[in-house]
Order: sequence, then structure tokens, then C-alpha cells
Amino acid sequence: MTGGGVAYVILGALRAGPKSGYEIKQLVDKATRLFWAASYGQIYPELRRLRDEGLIAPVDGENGARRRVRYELTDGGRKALVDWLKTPAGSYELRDELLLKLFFADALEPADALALVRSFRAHRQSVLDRLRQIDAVPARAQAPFSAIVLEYGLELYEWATDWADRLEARLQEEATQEGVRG
Amino acid sequence: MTGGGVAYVILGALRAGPKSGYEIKQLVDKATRLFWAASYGQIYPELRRLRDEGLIAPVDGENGARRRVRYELTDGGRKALVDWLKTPAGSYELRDELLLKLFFADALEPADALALVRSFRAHRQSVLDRLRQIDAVPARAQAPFSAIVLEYGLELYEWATDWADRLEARLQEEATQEGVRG
DNA sequence: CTTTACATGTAAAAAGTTACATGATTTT
DNA sequence: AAAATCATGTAACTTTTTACATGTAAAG
Repeated sequence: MTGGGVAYVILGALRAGPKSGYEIKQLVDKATRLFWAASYGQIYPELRRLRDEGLIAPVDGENGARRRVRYELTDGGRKALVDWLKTPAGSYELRDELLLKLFFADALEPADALALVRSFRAHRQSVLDRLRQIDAVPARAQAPFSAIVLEYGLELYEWATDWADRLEARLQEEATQEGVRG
Repeated sequence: MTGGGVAYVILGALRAGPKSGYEIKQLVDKATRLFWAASYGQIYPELRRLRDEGLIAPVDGENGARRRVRYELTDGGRKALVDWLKTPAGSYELRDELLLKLFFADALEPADALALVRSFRAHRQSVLDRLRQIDAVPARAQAPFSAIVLEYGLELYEWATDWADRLEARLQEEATQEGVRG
């Protein structure tokens, strides 16, 4: 199966019932965006590829008043999904520009480095705020593991916000020490 | 400045003194790989682009016995680095295939889902092990913020390993409860 | 009737990976 | 003498983003 990871995002999204490209995009933006994003430019071509491969099939009938194509998993598609889920490997890529900046922050004067730490904290806090707005109750009933991943996110960004707080306090303390000495 | 984030990885790597493409790649693989990776296919063309833009310049003289080109920051390059560091924004992308699998794990039978959680834990643990092998002492002296980012990584992957342990325990408990009931 | 949300797609550009090519030097 | 490491680069390919094009239906 080609097409990178988008294929699995789609197969996974369809595990709970038929969805259109638009609905898959909504799910991605609401739920998986933080650890796996996908754009329309990936989703629609990939839907076609998966259909051509026989892993998904358009559902005909009730698609509502709007023009819309919903796809469902075929037997082959469900097998492909489960096979992938059972493979205990996985790529892991992180591109965290704020962490990269922090890594190089010796190039800044202390006041600017402190400002950077504050924006790092603000970023983690903003992610946390977004996650807190998600209602876990419906997820817990229909898809327990999506609620588990939400909990992971909540704990993670709570920790990260706290870490940034501690770093900020440490840097401020160092700054006042310097002030006393110098 | 074009060329995506690689440009800043290079400028940042050169903040502490001249380096060759090969040395930059080594630094990336040793230190920033976890939150920002870069391949030779990005580094060498980008070095040329940055040189053409006047942000870096080849250092002549002592390059050792081997053929090798080391670059250093120009004044413009140092300014570009500091300007970037002072910009309080930053892209943030995460592609965590194991987390994506966990999100869809309802599609698995409980035993397979448990196995997935275990491989998730094993991955976090392996990252933690790698981080623990890094000696923070030299970093702390020369580049305090790189030691700070290492501490971030250590705490983060300790937390994540622990989280996975707790989830594993919870799932096992649920499984035995089911066993008693059913 | 106008705006917002729904809905599907494409084309071009940018970014990134991978595999390959080449050769020097150092270590075993 | 062979193997490993140092060192620089390119070409082809894959992946991803971005911007655009197009139109329908619901809501205010």
C-alpha cells in the first residue's frame, strides 16, 4: 500500500462507519490533528487510490440532500487496518520549532531567552486549553481508545505547561542572583 | 529566507563556531533529531543557498587533513538567527504513528490492543534509554539551553513511559474483571 | 439575499527521503 | 589489505502544503 500514512488515517476513520472525505477531514482536524494531520490535497486523491485498490467502497443510497460520497471499509480494507494496527512498529517524527529555538537560546540575551520560554509555555497552554474543550463523554462510549488518547494529550500538555513554569522560575531566580552578585 | 526549517537548524548549529555539513548532520542526529531532523539531501543544498544569501561563509585555513568545508555565520547570518529566535511563533507538527494506532485500537481485540500499548511503552522507553546515555555535563557548560532541552526530553519520556505503564495496568484490570463476570 | 457551512476536487510548488556516486583517510 | 569512518554531493522520488476552482444548501 502506497500513499504514506494518510491511507491509515482514512481506514481508521472508516472503522466506525461510512464517511465522506469532508467528514474525515473534520475528524482529523478535531481529533488526530495533534499527532497526525492530513489535508484535502491528501485525502481526496487517497480515497480514490484506496477505492481502486478495493480497500474502501462508495456507499450508495441515503447521502442526504447534498452531493456527497461516503465510503466504507471492504473486508480487505478492514483486514489492512487490523494488520497495520497489529504491526508493532511506527514512525515517530516531531517538528517542534519552539523546542528548536529553545535549544539554540544561548544565542539570545537572558531577557530574550526568558521571553522565549514564556512563549513556549503559552503554546503548550493553548494546546491544553483546546484539549480541555473537547467533550470526552461521547468518545468514551463509542470509541474508548480515542478517549484514552485524549487523556494522554491532557496529561502531556499539563506536564509540559508545568515544566515551562518551572523553567521560567529557575531563569528568573538566576537573573536575580546575577543582579545581586553583579 | 526560503528552504524551510533546515536553514535555522544550520544557522543555530553554527552559532557556537564553524562547522561542516557533515558535522552539522552529526549534531542533528545526536541532539535535535528528536524534535527536528535533517538529511544530507537537505543540508548540503541549503548550505549553498545560505552562502549565496550571504548568511554563512566558508572558513578558510585549517580544515585538517581531510577535504572539508567549514562554514561560519556572517553578521547577517547571526542577525537572521537572533531575529528568528525572537519571533514568538513556531510550527508544531507531530507524526506519532503509535499514538495514531492507539487512537484506532477499538478495531482490535483486547489482547491485541494490550500488545499495542506494550509496544507503545517500549518505544517511549527506548527513546528514554537513548536520552539517558547522553552526557549533559559538557553541554551544560558550553550551551546551557541544550542541556535544558535534554532535561525536557528526559522528563517527558519518563512521564510517557509511566503513562503507558498505568494504561497497561488499567487494561489488564479490566480484562480480569471481564473474566470474573463472563 | 447574503453569508456561512457543506462538499469535492486539482495543479503547482515546496519540502523531505532515499539511494546512489565518489573518493580520501584512518583504523584494524 | 580490508573495513570503517570521514566527507560531499546529486537525482529521482515521495510526500505534503497551498492556493485555487466550483458549486450547493442552510441559516440569518
